[in-house]
Order: sequence, then C-alpha cells, then structure tokens
Amino acid sequence: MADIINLVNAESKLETMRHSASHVLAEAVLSIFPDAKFGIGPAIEDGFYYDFDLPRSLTPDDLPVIEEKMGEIIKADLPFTHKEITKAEAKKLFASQPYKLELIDEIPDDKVGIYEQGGFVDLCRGPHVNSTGEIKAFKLSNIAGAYWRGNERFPMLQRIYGTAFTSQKELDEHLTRIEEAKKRDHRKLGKELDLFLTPDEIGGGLVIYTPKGGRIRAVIEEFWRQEHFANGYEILYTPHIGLSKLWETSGHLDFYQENMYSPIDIEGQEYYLKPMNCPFHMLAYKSRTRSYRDLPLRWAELGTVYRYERSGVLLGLLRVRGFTQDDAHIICTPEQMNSELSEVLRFSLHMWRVFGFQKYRVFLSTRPEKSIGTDQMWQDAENALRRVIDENELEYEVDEGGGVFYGPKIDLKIEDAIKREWQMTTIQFDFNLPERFDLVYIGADGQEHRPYMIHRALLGSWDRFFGLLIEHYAGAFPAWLAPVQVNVIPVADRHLEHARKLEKEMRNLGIRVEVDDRSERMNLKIRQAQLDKIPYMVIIGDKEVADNSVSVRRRSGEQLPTQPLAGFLETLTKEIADKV
RNA sequence: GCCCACAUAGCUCAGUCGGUAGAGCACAUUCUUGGUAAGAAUGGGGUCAUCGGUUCGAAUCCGAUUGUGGGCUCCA
Repeated sequence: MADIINLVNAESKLETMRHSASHVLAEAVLSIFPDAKFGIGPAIEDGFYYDFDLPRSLTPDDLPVIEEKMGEIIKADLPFTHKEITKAEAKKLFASQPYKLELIDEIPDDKVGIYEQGGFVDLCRGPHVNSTGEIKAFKLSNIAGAYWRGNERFPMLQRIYGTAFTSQKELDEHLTRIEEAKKRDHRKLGKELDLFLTPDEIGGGLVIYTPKGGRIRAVIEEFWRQEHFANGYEILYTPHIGLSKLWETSGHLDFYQENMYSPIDIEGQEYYLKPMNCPFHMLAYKSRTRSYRDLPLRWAELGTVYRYERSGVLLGLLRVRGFTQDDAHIICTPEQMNSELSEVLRFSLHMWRVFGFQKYRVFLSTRPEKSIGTDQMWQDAENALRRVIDENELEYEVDEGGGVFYGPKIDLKIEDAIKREWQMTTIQFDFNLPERFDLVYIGADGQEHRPYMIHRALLGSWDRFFGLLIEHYAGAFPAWLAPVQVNVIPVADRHLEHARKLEKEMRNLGIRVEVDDRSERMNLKIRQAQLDKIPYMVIIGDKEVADNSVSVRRRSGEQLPTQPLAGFLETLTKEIADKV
C-alpha cells in the first residue's frame, strides 16, 4: 500500500516539476521576446508545453537558444513565490495579456493565484517546486502550431514542447525510448521490409500492399474468415459506390457528408464512394421477409471505405483515406441484444489475444451534439453497453459526447509492445439504420417488429491494424504471420539442387519458403535473411545433403543443433498452427 | 485545413561562398564456391519534387504548387 502512495507522490512530483519547467520556458521566451503574449503551459504525459503568441515564427534553431536561457534560469535557482490576488488586481497585472484576461474572466472565484519566478509572473493555480534549481534535467523537443483553446476559429499560437526529469539519466532513457520507437515506426519498417507503399503519385492516404504485405494480409484475412464462420457469422461482399438516394435513406448525406467525397456522375445520376458498408447490409436484410427465427443475423465484410480526412491528419497506415474495415452488422431482437453485445466483446478480446496484445482500455462514448434518436433510446442503449462492460468485469472510462450520430459505442484502445495506445475496436449501437431502412422481422405473434442493430469493427481497420502489428512486433512477425517463414541457404552452388527439393517439400506442407540461390557467400545470405527478419534460416551444405538433415538458425541468432529434416518440419508446422 | 520543417539515384544520405552531380547499399555483368551478420572488380542509373522569378550562371537565393514529417482539431 505504501508503495502505491509513494508512486502517486512521485508521479505528481514529476508533474509539478514539469509544470515549473514550462514556467521557466515562458520566462526564457519572455527574455527573448519582451512582447510575447502567453497562452497556457501545462504538464502533459511525457513532459510539458507552453503556447505563445510571438512577433515572428520560431524555427528549430531557436530551441537551443531558449534552452540555454532556461539553463541560466535554472542555475540561478530562483524561488517560485505564490500569491492570491483579486480578479481586479489580476486584470491590471495582465492588462497586456489578452489570453490571460480571457482565462481570468472564466475563473469562478473572486481570487486568483499567481506564481512568480525571476521576472516572470503567471496566472497559475500551482503547485510548483520551491525554486528553479529543482528542475534537474530538461530538453525542448519541438515546436508546433496549436490553436488557442484547440479551436481553429481562434488564433494559432506557437507551442514549444519539452520534457523534464528528476535526473539526466532518466531524461537520457526517455530519449532512448523515443529512438527505439522510431526504429519500429511502421512507415520505416514498411519500406525496409517491402510490405506496403504510399507513393506520391496516387495521392495522400492511399496505400498499395506489395507481395510481402499482401501475404500477411492474406494470412490474416483467412484466419479472420475462419474465426467469423466459427462464431456464427456470414460474409457479405458489397460495391464501393452507391446511388445518392441510398445515402439519403441511410442519413449519411445529412450527418456524415463532411467525411464523404464529391459525387460521381454516371448517366446523369449521382453516386457516392462508400464511407461505410452499412447501407448495403441493410438492403441485403430487406431483400426478403425475415422471421424472428432467422435472428440474430451476423453479417461481416472486409469492406473498403473511403472517407475524407484533412491532409494534415494523414499518418502512414494509421490514418488514411481509403481503408478496409473488418466490419459486421448484427441484427437481432431486443431480447438478444445483451448476449450479442457480450459475445462481440468476448470475440474481440479473443482476437486481440491471438495477435499478441494483452492490454487494452475500454471507453464508453455517449450522445454527441449532432445526433438522431430520442433521449430514451440513447439512455437505453447506453445502459445496455454499460451492462455488458460490467458483466465482463471490465474497467471503463466515459467519453461524454463521443458517440457517433446514430448511437453510443464502446471503443477499445489497445496497448502495444512499447506501451502506446491505439483506438482500434469499435462496437456501436445503431438505432438509426433499422429505422431509416424500415427493417422489420415477423415475431412469434405474427406481427412486425423493429430489430436492433450492432455495428462493429473488431480490429478496426485492416490498415491501422497492420500498422500497429508492424510496430508491435518491430517487423519481426511470429512464424504464422511472417511473409517468408523459412529461408533456405545453400552453402555453395552444388547444394542448390538439394535446397530446391527442400523448398518443394516445405511448400507442399504450406510453409512459406524461399531459396537464396544467388552465387553469394553464405554469410551474406544469412545477413540478408536476418535483416529481412525471416524467422528461420535453413543452411544446407555437404553434411546436410549427405544425411538429409538441416542446420537451423533463428533470426534471434540462436543456432539449433543439426537435426533430421522431418523433426524440424514437425516443430515448425506445430509452431505455425499454434500461432505463437 | 492551419503553424513549422523537409523534398538530391530504387533506398539511406553528402553536396561549403551560386560556377553545371557524389558515396554506400540495391541492380546488371564477370571472377570467386565460401559453414552461421557484408568476398572482389566493372558497369548502368539523376530535367536535384513541379512551375515561375532573381542572376552571366541556380540542387544552392526568392515565390507558388504538390507531397512528406512534427503538432492543433477530428478519427477506424
């Protein structure tokens, strides 16, 4: 127990120091730009920032200058002094600081807190460290534009990001972690391992999967299909475009148009690229009379959708304009809703485990401003989602107003190997589409009833999932996913014939195998396979040809004892089947 | 979209003060047949992102456009 409290203290102490560092940053900026206007300067997850309105744009060259100034302030060990003053006094004090005046106006109390160190006074609730000397190790990382209050109708300020730690060692470790993260960046690895391309020629946010990436995708899609069939799903295929009338019916043109591309004219009719797959599934449901005996229907699709994203938000595979959702719609009776929701959640967590992800956070998103449906419907749906989370004994956080226009949702943020979180899974209540498409089923009473619908994407989108997967494994995919599982390396050309025989044998077992048949030295081929992160290298020389054995090297560098071919194939096929 | 930075060979990058293009890897050919992370030689490959301006002369300076990166907002 004591440990936990200490940990919390340590955390808030670090936060306090970072917050103080942001004040030191502000003082340094003030000394360089006496006319600077100040926004806010909080501590954040990995450090701190401060927003400024400055007479000129900052460039990266400014950072070392500011850092040096900060160093001087810290070395001078200036005390932080705290005062409570009246609002009227504060307004006088910050008369030339429009952003601070705005903040003062919004503080409900009569008194406001100010902190002063050196020549810099800031409106601030604190707390702070006693003096600037307590800031032990800091670094400014980058400059960025940021709208005042995060709203693009307000002026854009210049934000300086930095971080601070209680020792140089911890700061260095932090910087090393950032370097490590860069090494496993999926954009870098995607290029190095030849998994996918985002060529300038096709436009931003559009992706080409090359053969190795395509192989992985095919393996995952195959697994995904098997799992879905095994869990009572059927698979649909639907077109990429549809008539404007369809999107009017679905409500997308009313509520989602800002994310949709301009229509395509075909023989005088307007068609839209699909931003979602749902309307097609609705039509499939409506194609015949449905009985309560048919429900639940679980219809899945790997559907490629196109959404307008502002150029500035595009990011490798993680944020694109054309992506393939692992989508599904579950249409059920009200009575089935709970168990279906619960089952979707279980299925989702199962899938994540298979791919090596153990940690996640659950978010419940409630009614947004722009939405359809009655308060009662939203209330009921939110309660249903809460119940399912509770039944599964999961902790969750509420994202007020974070729902989609057609219903509340549960999102899962998945934690990767280096503890970053990604929003992937979404399980959404949808009471819009059954209504709009007038979906009905015939109940046991012979009357028409309105079904409920769940809209879900387990992995989220194939593209984002793949980006995450690359970073999670740092490109070293487990054997079941690796595009090439075995690289056969003949020591000399005379061993090539035997290597070909092995290749054929492994291929017959469904193993993804390649022979490095170049007239190069074995060392080079091993190095190459190592760089390609191929799980197994099978070296074939005179000894192996003579007794049909294999010398196996793992990409970890570990060398397995020479063994009979049959034994190796058995352990390998088992490893692949076990998905470890 | 907005703020800042960047864009040179397939990849990673160098290119000083403005004087007309370089390396390594990759690729091709040849030699080499080597036992657990790089054998050697030779060769091909660039409208220096695009368009415009300044200049006797632009990869280099200026502007615009496109794309990329770091952020803001949004999101699977």
